[in-house]
Amino acid sequence: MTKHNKPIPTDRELAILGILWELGQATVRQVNEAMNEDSTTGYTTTLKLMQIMTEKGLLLRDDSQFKHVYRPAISEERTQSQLVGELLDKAFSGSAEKLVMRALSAKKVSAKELEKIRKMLAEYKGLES
Amino acid sequence: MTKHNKPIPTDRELAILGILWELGQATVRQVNEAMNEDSTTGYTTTLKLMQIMTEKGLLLRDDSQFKHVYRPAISEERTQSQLVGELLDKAFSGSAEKLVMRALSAKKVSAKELEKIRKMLAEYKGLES
DNA sequence: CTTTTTCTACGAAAATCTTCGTATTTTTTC
DNA sequence: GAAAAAATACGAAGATTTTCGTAGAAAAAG
Repeated sequence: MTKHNKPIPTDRELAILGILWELGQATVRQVNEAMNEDSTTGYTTTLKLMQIMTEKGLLLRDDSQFKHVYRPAISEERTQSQLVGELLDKAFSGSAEKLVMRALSAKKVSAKELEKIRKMLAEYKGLES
Repeated sequence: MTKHNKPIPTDRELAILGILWELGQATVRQVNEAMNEDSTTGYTTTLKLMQIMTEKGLLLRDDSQFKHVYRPAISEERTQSQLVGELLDKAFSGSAEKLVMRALSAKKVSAKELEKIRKMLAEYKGLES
């Protein structure tokens, strides 16, 4: 057994994962450049993080070439669910209803998006309880 | 001017705030005992955290008595909105719709709660798109 | 080839968050 | 009152996360 259960990513790790979910796969250079559109992160900083993430099992690395190519080892969906679940516990006593309310007020949700949410909810089948 | 833009609380700070939001106000002892229903935290650890939180402007302290009495300086609602907003940015590219979806799947939402959410959404007025 | 650039490996500093030990003061108990 | 118990103040250790500098290997440029 190597290292087992994949931890929830930290903030910086999440930033990297976001880029990789979008690109599918990328080199450190590509990730670093995408990161630097917002803030400024040193190349070796990004490299180190991605190495650590690979060790943790958050990324997969193809090192058959000199420039290693990385891709996500965890899905965006699952990660989002984990993060929401965590937030639900930490700050909402598990109440999804409150969280939904806050989500709408935290961000100014457009009427159009609101309609999509309503539709999605209408179709959503509650888990057979 | 002292310091005062109130930062988003850290995880442990959030645990303390949760207790204080519930109790309204409390001494360090009371908070520490409430914390220890779940995990185990040393008394001075809780004390120190609450002192720091007071400095940060997250708590208010009445120290007119020997046993200081603390209460929240920030509202649960506002904090929840901040946290959701943060998560929206970090992991959902700002899409409230996706977050709502994940909130439903992360937690097994009962049919009853689902109904409440639908109702709440039906009444919610979105902004002009 | 030789030089320069690009990349990975690695260790460790820096920053943040969490925990706790010790000293001191105040209150309570006997 | 004196001893014991309970509270605050403070500094610093631990743990985790983030950042970066340096060294050496591989590739690209000249």
